[in-house]
Amino acid sequence: MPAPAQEQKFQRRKEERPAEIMAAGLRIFANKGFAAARLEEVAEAAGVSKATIYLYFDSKADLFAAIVREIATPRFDEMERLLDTYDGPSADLLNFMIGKLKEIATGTELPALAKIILAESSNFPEIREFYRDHVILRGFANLSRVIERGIARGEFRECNVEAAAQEIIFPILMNTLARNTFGELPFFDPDGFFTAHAEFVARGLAADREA
Amino acid sequence: MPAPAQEQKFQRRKEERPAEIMAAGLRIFANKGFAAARLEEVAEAAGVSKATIYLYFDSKADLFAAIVREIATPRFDEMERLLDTYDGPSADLLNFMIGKLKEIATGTELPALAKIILAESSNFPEIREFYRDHVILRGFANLSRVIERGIARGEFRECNVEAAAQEIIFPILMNTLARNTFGELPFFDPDGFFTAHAEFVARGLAADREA
DNA sequence: GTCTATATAACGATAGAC
DNA sequence: GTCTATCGTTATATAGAC
Repeated sequence: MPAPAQEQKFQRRKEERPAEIMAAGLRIFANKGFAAARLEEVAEAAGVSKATIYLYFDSKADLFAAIVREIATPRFDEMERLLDTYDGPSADLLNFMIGKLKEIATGTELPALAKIILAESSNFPEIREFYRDHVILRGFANLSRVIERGIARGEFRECNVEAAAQEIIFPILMNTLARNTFGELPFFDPDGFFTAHAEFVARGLAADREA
Repeated sequence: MPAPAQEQKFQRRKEERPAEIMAAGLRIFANKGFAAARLEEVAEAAGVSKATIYLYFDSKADLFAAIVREIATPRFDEMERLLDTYDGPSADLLNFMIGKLKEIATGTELPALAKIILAESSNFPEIREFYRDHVILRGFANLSRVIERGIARGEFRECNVEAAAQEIIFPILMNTLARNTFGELPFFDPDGFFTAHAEFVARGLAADREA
């Protein structure tokens, strides 16, 4: 007699697979880092076989890159859309950017992936290069645009634009990494920090008042 | 007859050993990270046996902690000596501190060790706790003292002191880590950056001029 | 029946154990 | 220093959709 109501061995779900694999990969990478994450485990968490991963991604590094892109791209797109259309005060634009960066820092796993880049990219140059081109450079390009816009409009002082961009993003990133590493020490309290950071940046960039 | 001018199989050099082992350990840790560094290799680089390491250090983590302490302690001592005695403008004191931090960031391996803490301390809580207590908290305590001093003297504005301390140190640390990770991208040029950073911090902290 | 998404199983490099 | 287990990767078999 035939096996009653047998389970299917697998289902074909071409559309959903990549997203499911990326979601599983994100969890595993964020928890274990790049080298220690096993594709077997990713496959299991995604409910597919290891080989299926290779149908959609060329390699482990390619999967990692796809995950980074998935998180970063829509946020940058949104930023750039605003940068292209906004025409109010640069200080407001900057505050919007900082809010967006806060959201990325506290609401996505991108900082965990950044940590992986810091920690392991010497062993895996491919992921470092991808991250540099698609996150670092693109992020800094956007910040630089805001700063240059403010300078051009006389709202911000003349300054080293590259350095100023670092002043905006580095405290946010490092505060996030610190909390991620040392736990929620009162010292690193994010709410107070982000408010103070916005104020600090605004003062650091403000044009001198004419006497 | 006595063996003529025999070479000694080993030499007792109780005084020098710890420093030599720490120097070797620093190189290996900085290159490979904590988990991947093998004490066998440290021993070889220091010209001693693995057992000798255990004569002077309780464990791998203890060796790591000793190295961190060796680098950090004299710098903090010097900072604190100045903080105890200086009585000029707080802006100058802050510039001195930033110069000192730049020196630590660019002239020591402490950033490489900080990277290890970020990357691996979830697997090795002992080294995280040591680093937190002897580097993070002590460093922030000193920065906070400078900021509070400036506020008390009316040179700096009232602000979130913890956040301000992060504004001072995080860009320095992160710029260093970024150069360490991505190589010497022109974007992260340290000379321009440190100059701009000092200016940025000074403006961010400056008391409002009374109208 | 054909096409292809998916699983199973094998391969080769490499790191870790003894 | 050798052996072995593990894991990224690839080749082949099979099952599901149309």
